[in-house]
Amino acid sequence: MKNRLKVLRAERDWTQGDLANALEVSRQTVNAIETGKFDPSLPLAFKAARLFNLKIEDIFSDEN
Amino acid sequence: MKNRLKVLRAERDWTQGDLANALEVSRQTVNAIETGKFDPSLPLAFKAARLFNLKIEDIFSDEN
DNA sequence: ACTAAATGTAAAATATATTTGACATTGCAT
DNA sequence: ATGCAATGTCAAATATATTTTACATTTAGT
Repeated sequence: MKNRLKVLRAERDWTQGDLANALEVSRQTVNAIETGKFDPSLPLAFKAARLFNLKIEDIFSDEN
Repeated sequence: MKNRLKVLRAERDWTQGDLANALEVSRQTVNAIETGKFDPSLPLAFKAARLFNLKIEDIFSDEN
């Protein structure tokens, strides 16, 4: 699962901690998702989409 | 998390087992998701969206 | 009413996501 | 070169999703 979180953060000048805060998850969770260690849950993906005013598919993409 | 799986199945005259097959998960997983027992993983949501040619948000919706 | 298929449900086992706390590394400003 | 913030990472604990097996209930056809 690829994702554009790092870019979306950069556009807003947010740290991983800032994003974690906005998503109400731990900084490690944001880091692990950004670095591809695991996929976010669907609720978390929804939360991110709402936060950035984007569709889930515009943030995350299934390879394959 | 609400979802339209039951309707999408009905439109195609698919059983829960048929859908489970198409999604490569167990019938119980489909049942549990349809009846709101838990949320699908993000990869599974992607798979369903691909299967029905819909956006994830057109199948699943976060209440709140 | 009988039968078979579809659906709902439950418990135990496994897999995956998330948290917390902690520490190492990188990058940048001074 | 030092110091500090941001990032990467790890291990243990907890939460949640998924599988398997099994059985009960509902639905539809005959």
